[in-house]
Parts: sequence; structure tokens; C-alpha cells
Amino acid sequence: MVEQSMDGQARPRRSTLTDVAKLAGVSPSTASKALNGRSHVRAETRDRVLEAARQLSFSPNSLARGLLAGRTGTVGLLTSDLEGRFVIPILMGAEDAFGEGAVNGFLCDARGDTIREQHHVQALLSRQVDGLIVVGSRTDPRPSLGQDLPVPVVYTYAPSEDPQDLSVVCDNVGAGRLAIEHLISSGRTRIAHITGDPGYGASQERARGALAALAEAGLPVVGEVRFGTWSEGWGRAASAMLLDRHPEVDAIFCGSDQVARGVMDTLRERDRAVPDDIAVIGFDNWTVLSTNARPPLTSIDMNLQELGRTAAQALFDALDGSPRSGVEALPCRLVIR
Amino acid sequence: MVEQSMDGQARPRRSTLTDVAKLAGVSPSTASKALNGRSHVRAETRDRVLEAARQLSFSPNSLARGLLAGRTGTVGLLTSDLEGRFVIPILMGAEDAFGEGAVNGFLCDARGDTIREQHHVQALLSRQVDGLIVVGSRTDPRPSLGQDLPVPVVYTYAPSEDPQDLSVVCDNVGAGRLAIEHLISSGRTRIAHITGDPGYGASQERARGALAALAEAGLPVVGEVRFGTWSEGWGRAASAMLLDRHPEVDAIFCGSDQVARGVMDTLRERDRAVPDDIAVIGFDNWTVLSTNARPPLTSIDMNLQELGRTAAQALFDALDGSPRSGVEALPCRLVIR
DNA sequence: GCAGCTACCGAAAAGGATTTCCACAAACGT
DNA sequence: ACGTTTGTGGAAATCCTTTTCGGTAGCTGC
Repeated sequence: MVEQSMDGQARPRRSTLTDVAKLAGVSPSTASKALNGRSHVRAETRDRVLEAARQLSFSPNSLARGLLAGRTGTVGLLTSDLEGRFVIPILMGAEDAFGEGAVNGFLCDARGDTIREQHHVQALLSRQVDGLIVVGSRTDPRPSLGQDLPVPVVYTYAPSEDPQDLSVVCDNVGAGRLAIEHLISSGRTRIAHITGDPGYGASQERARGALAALAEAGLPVVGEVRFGTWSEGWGRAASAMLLDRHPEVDAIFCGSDQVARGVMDTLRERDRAVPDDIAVIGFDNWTVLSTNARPPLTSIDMNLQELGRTAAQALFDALDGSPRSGVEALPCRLVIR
Repeated sequence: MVEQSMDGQARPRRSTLTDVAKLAGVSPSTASKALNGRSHVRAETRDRVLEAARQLSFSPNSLARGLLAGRTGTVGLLTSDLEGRFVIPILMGAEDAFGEGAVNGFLCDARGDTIREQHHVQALLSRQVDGLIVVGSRTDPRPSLGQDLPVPVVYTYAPSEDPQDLSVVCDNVGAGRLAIEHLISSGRTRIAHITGDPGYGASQERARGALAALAEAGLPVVGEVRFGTWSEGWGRAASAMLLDRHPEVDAIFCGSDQVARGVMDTLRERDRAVPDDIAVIGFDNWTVLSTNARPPLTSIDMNLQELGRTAAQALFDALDGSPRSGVEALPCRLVIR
């Protein structure tokens, strides 16, 4: 027979309410009342229970509590692609809204696979989560999980295709306006827009906002909006073409910081000064790129952490009986460097 | 009286085993046996139960199951800094090892605050997690959570200061060797090393491995090892100084991809061809930096996803009764571009 | 001295799934 | 025909906490 405690590593058994009650010489029910601040307990008895709980470093079993209460204080965090850099700040914001242990989130990454997503949803429901936060990796609408779930769901970053669901997203159109209005207010009039993959809703919406702001100011866009890929290489290539055809350009709004870095590389090689000669504005405020640029890059920040917080708060509102639906857009923010 | 179902959004009640049993006309115990493949159930009865479960889309309540079994199939994922880019791949790897819903992880971010970390640990324990995975944001050893926890703990990326704990980390010394050996094997003999913050264990260990490999090959390091910050700016500045004093250098091993990008900027400005004239090797294999470099950057990959998987597997081993202790180092990998 | 009151404490049930043990029936062997 | 085995199904206990309800002791007022 193997002696389990040979290694001296015997883990302390988790103590239960019954242990506490026994040590304090009361019944479990009285111990429960004492620990939860209920009345019908004498002050002296309460102290004895509290002391016993301290000695045993008792902490109540959330499983038992959740089983009884019908609420667990847990939510599912369902991402389609953890690798994407937009997901993390959103998760941080959500986690922030959860508070210190009052609510905890299960992290699930579906890796873009619908089947896997279904499995995760089932697993989360069987764990009796109080709700779900679905975090997309692109801003394009995604299929709904459906209306027949036993818990509320909030979609964020990527809205649900179903308007009955509640989605909390970034205002990409507004962000496009914001960038252009900033450039105009700093005296630029010959503004170009180089952005990423035209298949992304994000690039389309930002371009739409930018064009609207330009139109309102009575300004044309220099050249056409140049779609390509979300890469430095595209930024380099597109800006080279732009400078060839439109050397008069005095500002370039870029669809991402990566594109902006590429643009700045080309400008440097052609001895066009940034920002004196040509202003550059990026998108994402991805600090590893924007702060290391020469000069540091002004960029649009999507306030992703705030987005996560808002999504979590929306879920709590739904749990408190005030469900909303539709798409709610949060404004972006300009970070000037 | 407010009609709750007015909006037509009445959420389906979660069905219980009792519901299934009632529908199938058996007792809950028989239903349980049928669903769990136990014997003592006639085939025809089992089918009836399965059909009933399907109709009600029954899924067992993990809380109740966990309460009874003493195992919940949940683990705590405790990070000190979610923002850090090393944490995410590790979490992905761990999540991967969990399998489809068999185990789920609670995501907790302590934001580098010990108090907050303590709160999270308490909360996780009260949720009856089966174990903890502690993910550091730097490779430097961190304080242990202690030996008196009721569940096993695995530390990863950052090892625990206590050798009684089990830690799974990257072999940074070996990674330094790996980089140098690659450069030597491609014919380089005048090799320099520019790295980041000397206060980081990571930079010290990589430098140690690099120097050891150089010494074994009977080669000197060109200049001294140059410590600075983990930034492109430092890479640019340090490489400029290096070229001034040691123009004969034919390879530069950089402590991070950011540093390497800075180095490559300087080399480009001075018309030194990469890699024909001077080879550059980065560290982290941070694709946004390494693939967008000109030319694409060869880099060391820490295999972080594998690290996460290994950490999770180590936790499962501990749960299965084979706990280990000490620091286990996983090799890094060279990605040639 | 007795009804009625308050203050305090404990027994019991509830929540959902699993497991052990017992009961019952049918089939078998002698 | 009777004891025995085998095959099925159910009752009850268990995990831990919370809440309801009932009970006891001590006290007041008449």
C-alpha cells in the first residue's frame, strides 16, 4: 500500500461549512447565517463562527451556492480567434468589469471553427454560465448563436447578423470622419487614403466615414481610396504610386498602423518630411508600431478596453432584467503623437 | 403585473435529469445510468431515455456533477499581465490541451498586483478549480503562491522562486546558443549581439548562451554585448555605434525582433546589404515585425503555444497523481526567412 | 403562575447528478 | 417445486450551502 503522504506534500483538505460549524460548536445553518451577516445570530456566536472560519481559512463552495441560487457568477468569453490582436484588450476590459472575483470568465477560443464554437457553447451552458460574451476577430457581422439559449448573449467587436441580438461595436465610420476632420483642422487640403483589404467591413466603413467628411468640407480625395492588404509592404507600394501620380498630396490617412509604417518608410526614402511636408495618420494605435515609428505615429484608438467593459456591463444589464437589442457603436479616439 | 413573456423572448428553461426521467417514464437513477453508459439498464429503456434527453436537449449540470465528484474540470489561468504579447500564445496552447469542453479555464488577470492576485486565487479556489496555471509576463522568477494550496499549480514562462513548485519555461540560454550556432554554420565569424533591458533575465540568459557558443567555436564577440531597451530606437542607435567602431561585423544577433527592426533600418540607411553583407537574426518571431521586415527576418521562436500545452499537460499529470517539481526548460526553434 | 413575546439556534428541505444497495421478476438448475 | 442466479429498476444517500420553519429558553405583564 502506497503511503500517499510520504512526500510531505499532503495538500490541505478544503474545509466546509460543516467543519466551521463543528469547530464553533454550532449548526451549519447558524454558521451560514453568521458568515453571511444574517440576523438571528447573537454577536458572541457570530464572532465564534468568524474565528473558526478564519482558523480553517474557509471559503464557501461556489458550486453548491450556485446550484442553489441558480446563478453562478460566471460568464463565457467566446472568441473566434485569440491570436487576433483586437481580442485581448476587449477581454481585459470585460475582465475589468467583472470585478475582483465577483464574476469570473471562462476563456474559449473557437479558432474560427463553427463546430468547435458549438461545442464550447454547449460546454459553457452545462457549466451553468449566467451569460455569454462573443468576441469577433473582424468587424464584419457574424452568424447569431440563436434566440433559444437559456442565457443572454452580447456580441462585441463583430456584431451579430440578427438585429434581435445585442451587439456592441466600434464606430468605424465615425473613426474615418475623426481622422479626416483632424487633418483638415490642421490645415491639410490634399488628403489621400490608403487602407487594407477591401473585403473587410472595417476598411469599407472607415473609407466611407473619411469620404463623407471630405465631401462635407468640399474637398476631393487625392487619387482614389487605395485598398490592398493590411501590411507594411502594401503601405510602401501604395504610397510610392500615390507620390508618383499625386506629388501634391499633403496628408495620408492610413487604414492601419502597419500600412502607415510602410507609408512612412517610402516617405523617408523619398525625403518627404513627416509631418511638415506630409502628415500621416494611422489606425489601431498599436503601440509597438506607432510609438517606434519615426516620428511617433498619430493614430486612431478603437478604445477596445472600453468596448469590453461596455459589453460586460450590457450583459449585466440583461441579467438584471433590462435586455437591449440592436447594434450599439462606441466612438473611437484620436491619439496625437 | 408585468407580463414577463410579452416580448416573446421567454428563455427556455434548462431541463434537468428529472425532466428527462419523467418523460422517459423511469427514475432519475435509471436515466443517469442510461445516459452514462452504465449497465443495469435494458437496451430498450436506454433508447427511451436517450430519446427523451434529445427531445429536451438535456445537458447535465456540471455544478451538481462537480459537487459530487470533487472534480470540476476547471482550471484557473492566472496571468500577471494580459497585455504582454507572450501570454496569449501560451493561453492558446493551454486551451488547446484542455480539449473540447472537457476542461475549461477561468481567465484572470492580476495586472501585476499581488493583492489582486491573492483575491483571484481565493475566488478560483472557492470555484473549486482542479488546478492553477500561473503565466508570468517576464522570464524572471516570481514568488510562489505557496505549498499550502489544496490544488496543484504549474508556473509557466516565469518560473516560481520555490524549487518545490513545478515550472515550465523556455530555454533562453539554449536559444542564444541556437542563434549563434546558426550564424557560425552559415559562415559568419565576426558576430555582435545587441539586446534589450539588462534588468531582464531573458536578455542575460540569451547573452550567456550566445557567449558560450562563441567561446566554444573559439570566436570573440564583436564589441561587447550591448544592452539597452527592447525598442527599435535602441536597435538603431546601438547598431550605428557598432558599425562606427566595428565596421568588419558580418552578423548581428538581436535580443528581440523590435531591436532587429531598428538594426535593419540603420543597415539600410548605411547601404549595408542584409543578409549578403551582414546577417541579422531576431528573437520572438513576432510575425507582424519579422515578416514585414525587408528582407523578412530570421528569428527565434519560443514555441509559446507548445509551452502552454506542456504546462497544461503537466497540470493534468499532477492531477493524475504524478506531480513533478523543479524547472523544466523547453527548447526554442529557429525560423529561417 | 400563566399567556404571550422576543431572541436565538437547529432541523430539514432544496438544488441536480451519481452511486450504492436493495427489491423484484424471470429464468435456470436439480 | 424449490433454491439460485441473472437482469432491471428504484429508493436513498451523498456532495455543500442556503433558507424556511419550528422549537426552546428567558422574559414581561397581568
